[in-house]
Amino acid sequence: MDMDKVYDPKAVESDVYRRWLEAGVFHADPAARGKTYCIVIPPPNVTDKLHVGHALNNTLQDILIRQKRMDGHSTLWMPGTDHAGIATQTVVEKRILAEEGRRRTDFDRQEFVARVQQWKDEYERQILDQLRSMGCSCDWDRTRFTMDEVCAKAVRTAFYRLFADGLIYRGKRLVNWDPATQTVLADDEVEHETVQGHFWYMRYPLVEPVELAGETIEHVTVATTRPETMLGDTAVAINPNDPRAAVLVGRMVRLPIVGRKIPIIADDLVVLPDPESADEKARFSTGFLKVTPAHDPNDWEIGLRHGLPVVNVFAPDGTISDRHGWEDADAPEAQALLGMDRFEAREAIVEWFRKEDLLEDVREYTHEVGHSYRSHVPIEPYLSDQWFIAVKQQIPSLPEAGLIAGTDVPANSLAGLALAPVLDGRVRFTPERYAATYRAWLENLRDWPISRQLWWGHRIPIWSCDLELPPDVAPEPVAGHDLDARSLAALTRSVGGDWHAFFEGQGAYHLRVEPHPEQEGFLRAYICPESGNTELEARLTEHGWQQDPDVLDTWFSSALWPISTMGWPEETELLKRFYPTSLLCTAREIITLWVSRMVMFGQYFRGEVPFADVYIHAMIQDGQGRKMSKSLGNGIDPLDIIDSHGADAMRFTLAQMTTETQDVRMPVESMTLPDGRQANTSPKFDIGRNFCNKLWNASRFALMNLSGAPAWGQVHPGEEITDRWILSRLATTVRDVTGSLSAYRFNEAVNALYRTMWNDFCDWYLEIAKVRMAAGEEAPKAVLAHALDSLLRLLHPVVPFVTEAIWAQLNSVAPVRGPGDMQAEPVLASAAWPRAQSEWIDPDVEGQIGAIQELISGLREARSRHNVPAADTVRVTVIAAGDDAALIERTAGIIQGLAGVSELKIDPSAGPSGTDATVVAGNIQALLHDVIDTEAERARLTKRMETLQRGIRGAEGKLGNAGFLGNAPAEVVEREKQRLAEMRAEQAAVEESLKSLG
RNA sequence: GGGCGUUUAGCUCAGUUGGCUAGAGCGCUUCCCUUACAAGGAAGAAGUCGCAGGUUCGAGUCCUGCAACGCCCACCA
Repeated sequence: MDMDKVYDPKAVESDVYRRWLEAGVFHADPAARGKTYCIVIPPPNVTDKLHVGHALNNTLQDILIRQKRMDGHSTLWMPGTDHAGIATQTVVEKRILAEEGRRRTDFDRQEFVARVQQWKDEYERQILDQLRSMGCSCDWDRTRFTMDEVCAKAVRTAFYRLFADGLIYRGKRLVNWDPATQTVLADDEVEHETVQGHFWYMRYPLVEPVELAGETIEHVTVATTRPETMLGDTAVAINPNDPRAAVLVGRMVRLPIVGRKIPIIADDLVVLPDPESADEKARFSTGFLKVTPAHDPNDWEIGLRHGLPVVNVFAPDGTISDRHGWEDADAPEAQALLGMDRFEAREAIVEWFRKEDLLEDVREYTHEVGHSYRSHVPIEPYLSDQWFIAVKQQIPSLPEAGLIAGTDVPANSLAGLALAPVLDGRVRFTPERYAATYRAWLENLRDWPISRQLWWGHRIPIWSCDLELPPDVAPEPVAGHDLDARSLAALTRSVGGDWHAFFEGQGAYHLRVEPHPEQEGFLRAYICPESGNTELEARLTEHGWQQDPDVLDTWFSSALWPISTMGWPEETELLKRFYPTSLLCTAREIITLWVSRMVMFGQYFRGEVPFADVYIHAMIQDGQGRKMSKSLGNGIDPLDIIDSHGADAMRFTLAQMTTETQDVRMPVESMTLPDGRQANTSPKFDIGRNFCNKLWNASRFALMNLSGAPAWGQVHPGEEITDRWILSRLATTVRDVTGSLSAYRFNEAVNALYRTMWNDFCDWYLEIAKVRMAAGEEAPKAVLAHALDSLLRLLHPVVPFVTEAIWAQLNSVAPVRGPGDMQAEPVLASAAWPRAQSEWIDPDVEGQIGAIQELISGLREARSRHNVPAADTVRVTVIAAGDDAALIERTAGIIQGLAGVSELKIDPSAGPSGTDATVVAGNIQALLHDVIDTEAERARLTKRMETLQRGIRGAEGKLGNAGFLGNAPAEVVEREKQRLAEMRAEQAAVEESLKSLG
């Protein structure tokens, strides 16, 4: 045996990991028989290295994978990384700007993408190394990246199918526009932040004054939080139930600054003013709403209902512009605003109204404003052409199935495909409450905008071409074609010949021809080839077709992750064997963004849910409950913890913290690393480190006593009571840990392991073994070897490195050990998970040893209280008869050894004398003779007496209560009776002791 | 505005269908470098379980209300 006194993770981790790789234990073989267990990793973003949240996420996955692997499953843990479109492009742009002073637009597209690729290569390598350092048992041979060739093919195929099914469309919509990164964001990518803002009350003059209730009205007053959008106003709306509506609707208002004449219209969306209302909007409302269809989602709806013109006054970067749909910006006041940033323009416009005496009021207003989750600037609702996925549209290739009960979601829509499995239990969330989040989101889902104005990502596989309408062909249907005769003629012209022949032999494609969104007299054709075909693409380009410049939303490829990593659309062995996967383990922030979309796509493309279970783990916060972040400097780098404490220590602590709450706190402190660097850590990791060290040393001790002679032989609970006890405890632990893990109760499993290893095995069994051996007994080798063997197996999923290292030592000392005479497996990672030996579980023995433990603790406590020096021994008389006496007799040596007792007498009729301390442990009482400190003893006994009297009164009250006797379960009543009896007996003993003290 | 979570010892947290004389680790106090481990051992102190009501023989646990903190969702009049 060769083990240092202190466990040194650095000395074993890399070596152990290499042994696992050499043994190939992580590699999944689709041909292997038996049950399967599969987890697909939530691919970390290549934006940055992993933080402690990733460490938690991957630790939990590894624990489950390792346990199932040992439990005889054919396991696959699929690793990989995510290109994280907008996030990665943003960090790379930032870095290039900081380091080289160049912007993205200073590069051509290819050149820029190459730079992002470099970043990706660097961080992908780091991330995968980090996962290995943590001990993750991924199948590295199958490592994927969301933009690698395999995934790209899946993306192309998926897009093609959605497009062919008519689920992808081009639409003009108000989208969430991020003016800083200049791209559209999905609803989920918008973060709502509370902003201290204002309501500005602005007067819009009527073109002609109006008589209203005997007064002459010259203007209407609108209230807005966004004065700058007034440049795009195309109406003022009033609620039809407003008493002023009858007179005002149909009148015209002259829009200040611009001079545009706009109508007053009636729409019930407008909130009626009411200063007393509980509704904040009613209190702030003037009853008049400025309508800006281009810059507000509500107004867009109103605009659609009333056929209002749409005037967009912003450039994509959020500055005021007359080049994106604003045609009447001729007034000098309007011209002066051009080029201003939106917030600058806000100030300028408010100032203008103030000067013109049109600003009626300004009031403070706190409200939620959407911000970009990337750039953190306020989102601009912005009108643009984007690609969308229709999520509530019925899918033509699926049978009509009606609406999902209680929703407006068609069962055969994408949203329906995602929603149904959670309702019917095919997908189960742990903790269950997250199913509600998931459901609510899908039930209110709007179409998914999937185009992003970025360069880093999967480019949208659509080529388009503007086609001039042929003057002499009517749009008549053509037999056997989706397209009409006019579209066909236009297409034929665009490719300079028969378009049919043009595509001949080019594989599947889908073509769509629509009226041109902007130009009269033109059509626009979109074509989506099934998969990459550079020849076809080149020919299209030759004929003036252009590939869409945008890329797909990152979540599009993420949604395919469970199938793309397994080689879909090919019908691979991997897919057949491991899909659907067993579990998805992730944080709650991406339940909607990611989990729901994987279910959606898994169902749609594969006809099956991607996973049966979804486990949502807690988010780690710092000691003050704040998110860990770079800007706060409160983040913890897993590699630093591995450096200072070891990977196992980190894993142990993280798993022990994992309860079903939504947040866990981790106090952050500074530490100095071995190499002198300062880094963040948490005192929590000491728990894990201490645990590993304890295990290491307990193993050292066991191995010392095992070496030199064979340990083999059938292990079975023999005569020796403490051997039987530890075997019973171990069997119980096997059962409990297996159960806890299968219910994802990580902290319960880890705590059970902790108690068994530290308290049962170290504090009691090993200490008892020392006493037994000191008394000349031979080391209980078979039991010792078996106990260590079981502990290592049980602990391996949580602390794989240290257990594997000890396993090798155990194998060299005791290669054959029970149960059975089997040669132990060479690698623990692929050894068998222990079976719970339920016949070894022995409540009687556990109760007896429990009583002995209680007695020993009592004796120690009395010694300590009476300041008996540690080296001194004491004389003890145990007052016990019958079974108790027999038990004491059997374990006398142990009691003497562990409590420092030189003489142990058993006398059922002994009573305390003035120099005795009394110890009570359940039914058993003991006297510690010749203790001097009578005052301390009297104080303690008096205090104890009070506690007992309170307890007895309580128990008597319960037992004297007919309701309790009548309603409580018999066993509870019985337990109460027993307790009362014990307390009374102790009370008598204490009384007698007090008397003897005089 | 809607929803969810949390509130238990100085700190971080357990406490699964109500039966609790409320637990653990850290920290604190005392003693011990006992030949596995001082990253250790033995022992101890420490809690009207956020507040107010209710249900029940019995409430940390269930119900109602309130408060504080945090998170998620929601189209910025």
